Amino acid sequence: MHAPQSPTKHYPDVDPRPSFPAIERGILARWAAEGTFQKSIDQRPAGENGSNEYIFYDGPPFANGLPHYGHILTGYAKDVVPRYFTMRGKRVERRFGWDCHGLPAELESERELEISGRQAIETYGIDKFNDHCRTSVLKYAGEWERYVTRMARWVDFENDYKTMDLSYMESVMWAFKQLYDKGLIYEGHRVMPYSWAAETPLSNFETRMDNSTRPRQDPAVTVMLTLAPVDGDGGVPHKILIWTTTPWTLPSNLAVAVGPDIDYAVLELEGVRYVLGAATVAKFEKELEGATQVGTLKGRELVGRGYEPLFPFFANHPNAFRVLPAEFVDTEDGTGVVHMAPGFGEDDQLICEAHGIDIVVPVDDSGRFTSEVADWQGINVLEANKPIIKRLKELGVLVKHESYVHNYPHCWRTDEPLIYRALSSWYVRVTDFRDRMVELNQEINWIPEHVRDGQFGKWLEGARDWSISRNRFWGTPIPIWQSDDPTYPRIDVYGSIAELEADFGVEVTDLHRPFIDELTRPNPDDPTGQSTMRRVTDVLDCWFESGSMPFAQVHYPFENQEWFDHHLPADYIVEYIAQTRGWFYTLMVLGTALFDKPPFLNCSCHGVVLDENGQKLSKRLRNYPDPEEVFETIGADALRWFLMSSPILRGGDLKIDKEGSGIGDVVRLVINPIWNAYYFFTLYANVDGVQASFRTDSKHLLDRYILAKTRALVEQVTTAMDAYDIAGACQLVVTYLDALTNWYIRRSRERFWSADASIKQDAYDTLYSVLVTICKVVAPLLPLISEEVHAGLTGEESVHLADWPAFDQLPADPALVADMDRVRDVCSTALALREEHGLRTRLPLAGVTLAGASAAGLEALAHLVQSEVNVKAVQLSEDLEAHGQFVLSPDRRALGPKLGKAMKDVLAAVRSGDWTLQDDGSVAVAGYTLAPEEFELNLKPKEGEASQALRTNDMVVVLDVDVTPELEAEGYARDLVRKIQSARKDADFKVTDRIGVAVTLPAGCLAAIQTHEGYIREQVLATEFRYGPGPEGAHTVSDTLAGEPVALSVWVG
RNA sequence: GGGCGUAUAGCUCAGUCGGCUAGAGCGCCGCCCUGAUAAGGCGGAGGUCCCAGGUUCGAGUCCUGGUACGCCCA
Repeated sequence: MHAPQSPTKHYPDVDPRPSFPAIERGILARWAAEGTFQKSIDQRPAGENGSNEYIFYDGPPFANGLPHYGHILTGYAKDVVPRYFTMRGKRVERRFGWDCHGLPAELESERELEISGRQAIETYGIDKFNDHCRTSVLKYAGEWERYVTRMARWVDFENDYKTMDLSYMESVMWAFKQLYDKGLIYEGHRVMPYSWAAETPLSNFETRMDNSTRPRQDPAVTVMLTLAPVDGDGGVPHKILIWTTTPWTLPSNLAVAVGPDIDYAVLELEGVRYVLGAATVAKFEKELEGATQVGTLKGRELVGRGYEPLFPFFANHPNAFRVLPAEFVDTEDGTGVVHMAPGFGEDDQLICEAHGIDIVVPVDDSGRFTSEVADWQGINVLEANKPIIKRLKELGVLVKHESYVHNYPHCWRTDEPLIYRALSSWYVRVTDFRDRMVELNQEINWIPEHVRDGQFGKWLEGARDWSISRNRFWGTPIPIWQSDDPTYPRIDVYGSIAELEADFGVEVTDLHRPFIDELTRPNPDDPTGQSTMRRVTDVLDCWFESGSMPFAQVHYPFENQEWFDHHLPADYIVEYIAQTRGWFYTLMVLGTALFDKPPFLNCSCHGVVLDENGQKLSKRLRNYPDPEEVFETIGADALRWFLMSSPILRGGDLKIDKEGSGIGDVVRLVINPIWNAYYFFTLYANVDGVQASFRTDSKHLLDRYILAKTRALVEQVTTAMDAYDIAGACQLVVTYLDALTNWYIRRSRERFWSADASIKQDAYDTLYSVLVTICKVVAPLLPLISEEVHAGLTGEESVHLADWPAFDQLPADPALVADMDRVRDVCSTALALREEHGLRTRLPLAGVTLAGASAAGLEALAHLVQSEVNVKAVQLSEDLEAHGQFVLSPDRRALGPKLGKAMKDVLAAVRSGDWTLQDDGSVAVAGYTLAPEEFELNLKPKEGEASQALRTNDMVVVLDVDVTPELEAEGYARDLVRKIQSARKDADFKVTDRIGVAVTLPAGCLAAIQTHEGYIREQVLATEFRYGPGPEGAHTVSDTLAGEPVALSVWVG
């Protein structure tokens, strides 16, 4: 190294141990000030009809709380992919979206307003209630923006979309009308958990709240029905036994169901035959005492038989009172024959519907029998159980009456037991275009792939009609107006504000309830003028709204028609795997029904973030590190890399520990190596006043190696990112960084302080070019750190405004890369031999021999082995047999199919060494001849030498372990150099300081050190070298050399 | 109960079309190296590839049946 001649610095002074969070905040501030995000979009043209756009849809989150790791994970993926495609030259617009409507918002408002239930809301006032929802729903929006911005996710918050916007809701209305006009909307009934006490249906979510499902004691009754006589009954009356824990549903019984493959016993007692599940007979030992079994029937043999209605209320109901087949029937509880009341059970409804039996619901909103069941009219159904059982007894049909304790859902508000009850609901006729969805799904690239035909594909195949109405307040109202007099029926469906204004003659500025409910008009089809058109009171399922996001976010078709034409489908969406039932599905339903297109082309489904024990993250348990704390202590890029490099984006789960140690490891293993390479470059470039330029034509072997290796990296990362394999891209970068820092830079170090300006410039230019390229490659994965390094190197505004590196600007040289990686393998092996023979690396050895067929090809790289292994000479030898013996290794993949069972004999002979190489290059073994392409000859090291084969088995490394006195002396010299360098560092000298050295040596080493004094002085930059004690004030340390004590002093000379 | 997924070193995970002695990173221990790197190199300990059958010359890999866990649905 030469002394710097008043150098000009071209690069910033880089802190070797910086605070990455502080760097990140600096970059974020600069982005905000310079509008870098917007520039990254603006500088990419959309192309003709959007041909150069990459379409990203942001799934709207519901902001009723702070973002958790799931959102953060999704957010990172939503940033990495658009950044990558932006660098690839695409225009990638990103708008943030908010899911505003729905039950979570209503429940939150109920809590805040301290009101509970539908009636309470109506009393409070729907207008005031919805006003509250409107303001509370975006309460956390600011926090969301803070998190999202801090994690370096680029997304447009100013131009966001909200599902409660007037324009958004109008587009949703339009979509509904489209479906209606296509005949895809109908009114039906749906059995739902229903709280009669709160007079409201509950969502599944609500039935699972807290401890609302808990044990309850109910009556369980077994009742017999009289089967209609058929031929083969022998004139004997047949009774079939059914069992239920809800006797109040028996008046609504319309059918019974049996399992087609279940065995049913026929028992006879006193001239009557009883039919029940064969496996359940024992339960009725007492009731059927004395009966004898006279036959067995399969369920399918009972199917189709009629029976007498138990009660007269619905005796003339069409298609009712028959035995139906149902797969879900079992013999666990009851009799193996299931009572069906389709108004009060979902299974019952499905089975009956399939057999043309309409439902009956003789129970009003408050859970009391209606006039249809006159005997108990006005009585709460649960209270009616007792009198009904009494009646069954009187009718002589009650076989058994027990009590039964089971887990039963309760209303979380009123604590009363729920009932299941059919309610009117509006449906999308998904079954009509289900097959088309299945077809379109095949055009979608799912990550991971199995989702396409697995979780999502199966769900599509089994799709049922979608119940889209909710008997609630805060949502997009269903735009259907009905006549309030069935005598003059009429239905109007509206698809725009203009249509509403035309018919109702008012200006519409809000589509929410209750304003829209006030729009009424006389029924035009009613000549009497008495009836009125009124809106059905339901609102839409909020999933209908989020599924409308592709068009509703731009108020299509009222605006942006041309834009929308080329913004469907999306190129990319990403959410967690459960959205196969949620957003992915509703996008698919609406995309298919409205546009006959798949709504997205690539879809990442990620897994779930868990704590270190595999438990769900829980706010209450606080079993995870606070994200904002991670941002500020470790860094947002580290967290990004931690999440993006894990298998979680391939659908797996990810455990995150409370201390965030996995995140800290990222800094150590990924960010530090990049940073240190940057630090190394700027440190010496500044010392030397060197300015590097982007050049990839250095002829130096190490330069060519790292340039070719970088090209391979760019190619491989491009392939991985194009396949949305983000974790794979991360892995490629890590492997590459090892070669960069621990081989290229380490082995190139001396060139950076070479006296030869052109050697030096080549090294600087190459390292610079490689680092600039790396910044671009990792820009999507470490957007903040890469920005800092890129800015320090190039002074350019942003790495995110740069193009993705073109690999053809880097030289390709796969042979060199392979040879170099082989040399690294040789060094590892040689160092292992040193270890094995107790020869420290600083002790030079006479030589190493590399014997192998391809040895000659390593000639140009031999000097690297020489310095890395610290030997005087490297011999390359093709004389394999001097150093090793051949081992036959047959190509099993090729020979297996050819030899079949004989493989075993051949392999046995190979193992015992029982084979011969023939003159024509083939091998004779166990009576077979192997052609040259059917085997390889590998090398095994010879006994008695310090030798070892490479892992590839085609080269043997032989180390000369003979230590001469000369070598030993040189070893001591190097030991001393090391100790002086250590002392320099301890004394905090600058790397360029010239120093004085004084040593007090053991007698045995003195001659050795004197011989090599020149070398030592050169290595440690010593202008003065004394034997004996150092001057006053020098930094002095005691150590040992050759096992003897040694004192050494250093001072700045 | 059904569907989908997962199961490989103490931990986190690779393992392609069935083919050679099952790998990597982290952690631990020892040695080495250090003119950027809280780094690096080498070695060691650590494996019933969840279990049982089957197909095959050959199975971590394919098939069948289980078990455990996760997610979704009932």
